[in-house]
Amino acid sequence: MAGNNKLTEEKIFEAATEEFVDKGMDGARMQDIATRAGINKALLHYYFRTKDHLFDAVFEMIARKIMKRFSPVFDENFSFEDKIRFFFREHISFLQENPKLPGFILNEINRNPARIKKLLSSVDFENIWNTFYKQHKEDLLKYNISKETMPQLMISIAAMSVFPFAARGIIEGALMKSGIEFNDFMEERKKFAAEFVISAISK
Amino acid sequence: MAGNNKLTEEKIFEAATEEFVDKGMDGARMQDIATRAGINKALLHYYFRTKDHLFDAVFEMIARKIMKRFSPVFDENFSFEDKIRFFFREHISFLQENPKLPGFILNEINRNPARIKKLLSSVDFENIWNTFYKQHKEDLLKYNISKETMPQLMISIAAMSVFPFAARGIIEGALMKSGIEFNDFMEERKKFAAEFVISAISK
DNA sequence: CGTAAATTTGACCATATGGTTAAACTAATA
DNA sequence: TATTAGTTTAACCATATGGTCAAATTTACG
Repeated sequence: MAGNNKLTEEKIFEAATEEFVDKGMDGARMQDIATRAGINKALLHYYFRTKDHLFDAVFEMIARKIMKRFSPVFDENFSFEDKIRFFFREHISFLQENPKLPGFILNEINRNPARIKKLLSSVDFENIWNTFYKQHKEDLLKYNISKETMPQLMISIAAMSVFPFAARGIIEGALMKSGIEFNDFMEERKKFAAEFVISAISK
Repeated sequence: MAGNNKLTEEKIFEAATEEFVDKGMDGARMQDIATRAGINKALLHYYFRTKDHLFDAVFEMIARKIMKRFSPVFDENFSFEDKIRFFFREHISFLQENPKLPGFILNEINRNPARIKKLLSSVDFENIWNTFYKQHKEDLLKYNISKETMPQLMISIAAMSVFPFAARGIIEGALMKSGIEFNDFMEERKKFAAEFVISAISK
């Protein structure tokens, strides 16, 4: 029973993850989640009580997954340039495996800003900057990157990997018209974006 | 009466625009639109028939507005570099006036890709590239930008201005923690992004 | 094996939602 | 001014939606 219990709960969780990522909180339907999980709709409430609770659980799992994937950027012992390359390679690879995540996360950011505010309250940006600064003092000086310009750089880096997936519906169509396949484009982007950024800061 | 007719229809359209941009198609409610417009809900159906029709009308108006604002990039007689500067200045200014648009558009791209496909069917990318190439042949050669790398560059440019607004909910909070105000940050970004891109292609 | 606990089912519930309808009201016209 | 055309209202409708509930079924345990 414990085994079966876990199975039903997991089935629900997986189906809910897919349905929420596809359609967002507003567009997802409990009946559709149940159908997707192959279970009776009442079980959603038995295991997770409400749609909100189910969504919260899914969102937190996703947030954790993302954090876990990218924390190495701040720990790895390699150069600043190689960290930029690492980030693009890893980030785009991750998004290739989860292409609908940017759309989902951005939609949720706009739909429910309070959720994000809460998420941020546990992040110590000062400490992150200090750690990063200690690791890369010389490179930061060399590239003329101050604590003030760092946010502009970080957001540009994030933008360049996330945006194509978030806007995939329009970008994919536009690329097709030029005979370019989206996945090839993103594969190529791992290198293009890294070299673009490194070139930009190497003025 | 004709004057009053126009007024009611306009009131609905404006309220619907705000409500759809705030909440998207899935999150917006006809009753809320009516409340926002200060009219009886049945009038939404009298003037626009269905929620879908109302949404279509709003979306088309927004798409037209965006196209109109940025077509000058392809017409103006100034240098390639100045076009990049012009684009960032205009684009970010536009988004500062309409900060919720990126979130709305990206959400709709993901919610209803067919709509975007239809929008794209009327765009002649080949012609746009040819026109652009004719205007900037020397600059494109100078910066080593081929027809193949152009999409990567264009998408990077779009990403760098759109993404901060689309992810405003998280970026604003993160910046606040560093004592930076979002609007100041975006004002500064007009220059930062342009010089970043020009520097990147000037390898 | 019988009993208790846990899980599942299917019918039902209360409210929300997009939409309809006919009467009332207002504006236009002869 | 009476009639017609257009607009607005408020009640209503049909279905969707998230959730409830009690009976049935399955699992666990002594």
